[in-house]
Amino acid sequence: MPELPEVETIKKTLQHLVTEKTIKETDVFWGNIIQRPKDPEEFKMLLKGQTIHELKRRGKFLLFYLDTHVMISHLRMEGKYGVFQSGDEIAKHTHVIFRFTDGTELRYQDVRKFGTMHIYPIGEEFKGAPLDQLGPEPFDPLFTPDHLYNKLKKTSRHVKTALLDQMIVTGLGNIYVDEALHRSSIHPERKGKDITKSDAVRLHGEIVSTLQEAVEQGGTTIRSYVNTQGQIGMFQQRLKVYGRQDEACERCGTVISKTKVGGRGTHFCSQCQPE
DNA sequence: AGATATACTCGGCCGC
DNA sequence: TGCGGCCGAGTATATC
Repeated sequence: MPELPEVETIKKTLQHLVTEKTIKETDVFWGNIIQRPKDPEEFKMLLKGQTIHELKRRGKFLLFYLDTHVMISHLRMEGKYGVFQSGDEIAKHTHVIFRFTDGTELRYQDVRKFGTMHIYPIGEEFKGAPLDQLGPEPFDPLFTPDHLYNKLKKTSRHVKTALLDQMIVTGLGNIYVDEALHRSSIHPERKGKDITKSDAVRLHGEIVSTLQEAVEQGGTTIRSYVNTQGQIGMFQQRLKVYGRQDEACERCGTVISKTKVGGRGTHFCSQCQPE
């Protein structure tokens, strides 16, 4: 499930492969992925003849800047991009193909079909869904310990649930939330309003450093996630709790627990992260 | 009315 | 082999 570090890795890899390519035609095999404009035919028309100039990332969203419009893509759980030659065999679960004038193609593959694509005119991309409600980027100066503390103290939700709320800070998903809470020694089910100022300071620092490290490592490989060059993220081996239920905590030796918090699988150390 | 909870999208995978 | 239930990101909708 691509979170901020995975999307950042995909952006860095993909931008070298598609920048300055011109879209000749777009094929959409599963229309529900196209959210704006609603009609996939209109979506295809908007892209026709446009050249990709720049890729950006906002939270977990990938943004393709074209001549006059922006295509905003969310990979959700298992979305993947790959660049192919037009004659290459089309892999299973390929739902959208952007065919370039040079004979290469950018293909979007997504087993779960959960991914989304939106198109906005450049300049309007932050005025509507899905980007208009997002909170600060973790690496933005706006994301401060005070910002985090002030948001958390207003909610009775579990701290883990609050951190997954993209309006508080954007880019965290299930993996990095569990890791950042473990590094901060905070139990995922503590209530937002019970997080002290010093907890918030520590948590803020660990969120930033966990994501920073993960970006440097090229993300985490989970199940079938592979970046567009077929490489594997290296953060996997640095995970301390995610997917390590029933193993010993590296810090204290206690067996890592797996429970559910807010309906999400949650990994933590009951010794290092007391209630 | 704002905060919180639930429904919804989907197919691979698990257990029976 | 067949089938119901589970999983999950983020938005839309329902409920408190």
